[in-house]
Amino acid sequence: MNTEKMAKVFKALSNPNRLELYMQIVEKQENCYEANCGCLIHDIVKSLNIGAPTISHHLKELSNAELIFTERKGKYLMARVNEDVVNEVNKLLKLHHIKK
Amino acid sequence: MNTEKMAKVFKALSNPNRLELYMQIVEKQENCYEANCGCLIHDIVKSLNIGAPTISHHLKELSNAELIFTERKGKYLMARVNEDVVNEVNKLLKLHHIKK
DNA sequence: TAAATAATTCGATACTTATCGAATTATAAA
DNA sequence: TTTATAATTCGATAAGTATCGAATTATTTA
Repeated sequence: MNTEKMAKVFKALSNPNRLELYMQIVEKQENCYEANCGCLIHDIVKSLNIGAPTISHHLKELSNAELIFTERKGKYLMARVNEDVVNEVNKLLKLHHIKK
Repeated sequence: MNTEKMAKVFKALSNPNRLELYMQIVEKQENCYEANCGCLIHDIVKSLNIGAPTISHHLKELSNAELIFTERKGKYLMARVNEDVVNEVNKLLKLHHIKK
């Protein structure tokens, strides 16, 4: 992944509310052990104190950065983390000279 | 580290030129095996095609996010990575349910 | 001390964006 | 088919910011 694209990923995580949204999607997904398990956006909306239009906007930003996938499940929207991108970010940020 | 602060870190990495700057600081530091080794900013300025005022601005952003420390060495400015913060970012981004 | 180099500060500009309310669309429930 | 709920789109606004050139400060070198 090139610098330009990586910067987009970081930008997607650079707003506190959007980061919180992303982390809740991660958390919901981690606490679920079924295959293809995702996170229903509606459950999150209530816990963040920003309006639905803003949530929608933030979700699009996360999608554009390819940090998440979204899929409509009837009345609801489901989000899943794009694990490949997260792993790439981790790789880039890792400091190699540190022995931990 | 709370969400607010973490978002500031991501914001600091969200501009392509600033990310490139940060990565060069990391790289210089990783290729040096002396203790307290850092990176001379002047060497980087030439390789990025943005002006000195902008570099100065970006360095301050990285410092404010505590991603780097800077120290004046006579005529030059030296930068070092704040390893603690980078490690915290890595911890937050890690996906725990993935067995790799 | 005078000239040169590295970096910062300042002021301005063009661009982006987080957020909202209102209106609209999509789907489900009555 | 009407009503209710979830989500999106639209238009507007306020705030932030990347970048520059010019001027300034800090430090070294001649």
